[in-house]
Amino acid sequence: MEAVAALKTARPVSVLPFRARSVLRDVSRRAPACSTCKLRGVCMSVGLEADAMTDLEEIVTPAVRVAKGETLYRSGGRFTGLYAIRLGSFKTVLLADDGQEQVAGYHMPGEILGADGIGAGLHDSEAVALEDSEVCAISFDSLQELAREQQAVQQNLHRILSREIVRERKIMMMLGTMSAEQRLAAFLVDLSERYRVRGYSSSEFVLRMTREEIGSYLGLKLETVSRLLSRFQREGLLQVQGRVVKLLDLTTLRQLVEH
Amino acid sequence: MEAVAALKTARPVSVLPFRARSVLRDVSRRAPACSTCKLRGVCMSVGLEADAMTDLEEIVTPAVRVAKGETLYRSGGRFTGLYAIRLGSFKTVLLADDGQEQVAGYHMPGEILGADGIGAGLHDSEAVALEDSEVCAISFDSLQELAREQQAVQQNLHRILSREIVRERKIMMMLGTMSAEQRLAAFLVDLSERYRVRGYSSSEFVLRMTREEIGSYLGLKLETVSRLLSRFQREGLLQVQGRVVKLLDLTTLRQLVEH
DNA sequence: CGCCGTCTTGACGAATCTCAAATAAAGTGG
DNA sequence: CCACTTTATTTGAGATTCGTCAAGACGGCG
Repeated sequence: MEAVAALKTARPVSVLPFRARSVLRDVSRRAPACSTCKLRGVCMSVGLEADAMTDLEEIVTPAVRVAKGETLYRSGGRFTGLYAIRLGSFKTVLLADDGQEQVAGYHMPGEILGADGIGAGLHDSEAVALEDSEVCAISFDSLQELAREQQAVQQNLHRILSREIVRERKIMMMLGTMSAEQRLAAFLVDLSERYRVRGYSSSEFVLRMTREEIGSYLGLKLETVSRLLSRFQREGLLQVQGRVVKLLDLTTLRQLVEH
Repeated sequence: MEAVAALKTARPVSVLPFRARSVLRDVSRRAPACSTCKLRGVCMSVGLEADAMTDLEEIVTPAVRVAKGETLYRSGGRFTGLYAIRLGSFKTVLLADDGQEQVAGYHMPGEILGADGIGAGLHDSEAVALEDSEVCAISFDSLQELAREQQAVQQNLHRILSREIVRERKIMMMLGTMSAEQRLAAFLVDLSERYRVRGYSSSEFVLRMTREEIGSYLGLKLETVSRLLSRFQREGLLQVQGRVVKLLDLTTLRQLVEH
């Protein structure tokens, strides 16, 4: 199954840098500025003064389209900059030497992808669009330059990197200490909360990942995920219809997580 | 057991900020500069020109002592800066709302602690010395200021934050996809490698953590860790004598990790 | 020397995985 | 738009891994 998924998006390695660059060059039809972006409360531009905002806009390639299934960057590919999700959603996937895969995260508008590449200059994960999406690309060299001039930009960058560290720690905690039931509950509660913050329904949403991808993220097999969803439904905690989920008892789900 | 460990280091919450600050103020008996530090190849000072090095030295409080069992910072405590380990070792521990603990990492000289606090201004983990140790404290406000002036410092900071992200992803991968056997092998190989890089023996070293702490880090129970160590010994992969470990067959251990 | 925390080992049980088969949903070419 | 193929999901039965409980050994420290 993993193998098949890999085939679908596989390209010769030598072509990767080209592809990456071609995405960045993709001409933006519209020029939506950060200052008018709905996501400026969540994104890199939080709390910037007008002049810093203008500077930021200058180094951002706005609204690059990424089709469902397309890869924004690949494991081992050269790091050039960060990507702010403008629309849609992505998964980030880790690849072990032996080909083993693990979903490291599921990402929504306003979130920043690609920070894993800063340290080594190479990405150590890949980001795949789970639906037709749009990102803003931010050249990292330019961003570092701007961060030296604009303190607010510097702070936002540090905040973003630090929050990624904290986010991953929560996942570590989940994988290290929780039962399958708790992990799935935590996953659903987390999604619910993140949809709520973004102004979407916190009780009804579409899972963009397969059961297998959810399982990979939670350190479980797809059968376990499926069984648990069925059980949660039987217990009246939620309703599932394929990928459409309706959370009926968020309180109990939250309690499950707290053990 | 967790409860007992907690008691040993417990202090009233109100005292925490004071304690944290008192550690920072601890007068340094010697004034060992970054430029002469043996760790300058691993630490914040990597690749700095002479002038940047001098600037960095000015904002670092060098060689603060932390006794075994002491806490460098606590979960929920105010974030003031980063700490570079100069000597000794630390564990970082995550605390869930329900009191559940999980060891997030085991840290050696040259590594930087505390980055989890940048985003929220509060630490979300605690760092405890596993033996008598020394750290250099770096005020984050000053560091940000310096990063705006010295590009090399800025890059080092970003590199450190990004590497922490990558480090945690490896742990996620371990917890999400590996068997108990693989996790322990990976743990030992990782330690071995990190000792090697620092000029210590890569085949013989002392575990500073209890079996329970190792288990917590690996998402396993202490009995499982103990059993696996015994089995590895029986199979001739290593020798264990309490906390002293001698790796006899690093090749096979590495193969175990690769599945 | 004796205590306490740590570690080892065994027996048993529960949670989760594996394998397998049936069903449902999604994608594809005519 | 339909028939067909592929992929995703559900569910069951049995196997396996790891956790739980319990008892005893070890080892450092007062």
